Amino acid sequence: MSYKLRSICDRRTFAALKATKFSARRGSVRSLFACSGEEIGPKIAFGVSKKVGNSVERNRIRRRIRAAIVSNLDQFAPGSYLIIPGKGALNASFEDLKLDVCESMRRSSMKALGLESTNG
RNA sequence: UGAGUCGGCUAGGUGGCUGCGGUGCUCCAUUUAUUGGAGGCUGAGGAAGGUCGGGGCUCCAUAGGGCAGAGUGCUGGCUAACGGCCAGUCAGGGUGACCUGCAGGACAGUGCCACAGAAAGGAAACCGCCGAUGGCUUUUAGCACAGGUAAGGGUGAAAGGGUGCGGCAAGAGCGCACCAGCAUCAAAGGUGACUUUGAUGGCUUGGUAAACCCCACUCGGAGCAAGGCAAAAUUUGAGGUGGGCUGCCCGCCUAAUACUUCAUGGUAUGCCGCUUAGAUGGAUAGCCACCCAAAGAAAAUCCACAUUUUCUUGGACAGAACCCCGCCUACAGGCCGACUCACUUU
RNA sequence: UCGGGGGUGGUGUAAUUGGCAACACGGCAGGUUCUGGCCCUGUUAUUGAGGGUUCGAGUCCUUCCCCCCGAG
Repeated sequence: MSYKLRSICDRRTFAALKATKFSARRGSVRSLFACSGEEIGPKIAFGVSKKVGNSVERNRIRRRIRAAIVSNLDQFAPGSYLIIPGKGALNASFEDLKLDVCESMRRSSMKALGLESTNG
């Protein structure tokens, strides 16, 4: 493993994620992407609403998604990701959840990178 | 055997692979005081929850006393403190084990008691009863006028003790007996709330204080986003470098522009507060296998119950956030102990 | 971490000091009409949930659930 997965702890990055247009959805998982060009690898944050469940269920969803991301970390482009799971993420099987998370993250980052390449 | 009551305990376990937080521990590397890696150690609950009560801790306020406001409210003890706990008293519920109770004061005062009912509080005559006494008439009687009357009817959640005998025109604690209840006094038991017994008294003025209130006791306010330390940018102030008066120094003037030092203040941000779990976008996990609980289906023994085998599903409530003591609320299943009632057998 | 307000038919609001849960717009059914509208009649509620005080709770007390607002 070349480097560790980091979480976002910067207010400015969250503001950028709030304003971003690069979002994608697959299954019950939605992900947002923002990129300032300074990131070495992917950084993540979670937005788990209280409507999803109580604190035990919310924690469980977050842990499973984190495990899914860690298991194939090399796929993702460097940048900041905000992952917003829905209610289905709790009872989905681990393979399905992994697919949903990775696909949605990959697609949101591809949108951004594709846009940058057409511009410049 | 069945149905219950009370108290206590537990809150799945083992292994493998891949990972995470903390670390005043050890080693290595890097920079010189930080970062990274490896190892060791360690890493959620009985309620961590709700944030209802109290305390520690921190800052602010504070001569002393009172008013106002808020809270508590049977007795004794425990506690740092509490609206908590333990034991008891009383009241209510249950056949019983046992359970429940914000359980002071309604002769200090004020308010309210809808509808119904005559009357809802120091009473009252609607129906009824009587009409002794007085009155009238057709005078051993009648009228029901004055008036007497709370026994009976009816209303209501509630109608100012109950039963019986006497008494009376009819009645009435009007008189008496017993019972209930109140007040005072005395004795006995108890630390006390209170209980028991006896005597005396007048025959005895509802309910509501989770209505205002009275009485007794308690209470300064805010909360870890408390609070403290360091400290960009910006602000303000004081200098230095600069330009001019002169060739130089001192001195004076200038500051439109630029650089820079110190102080000011304490924002962004970081750290401390902070913990034998100690995060700060929040770690304590993900996946797999087996075992023990549990549920469902099928087959066999089989009237059924029950037992065995196989397969499938698959773990109650719920996640620390400064720390304690309580309360309240949520909770599948299992285990242990004490006790009660009913039935059966001996 | 604190403080304040609220929950009433399907929707929006009332209900004085505890005393018959009211109004409007809807929905449904019926009537009127050749048909529809207007109109008329009826119906549509365990006052967020549980427990208590009281003769009697939308109202008073208490424990939960949900929503909204404010302060740092």
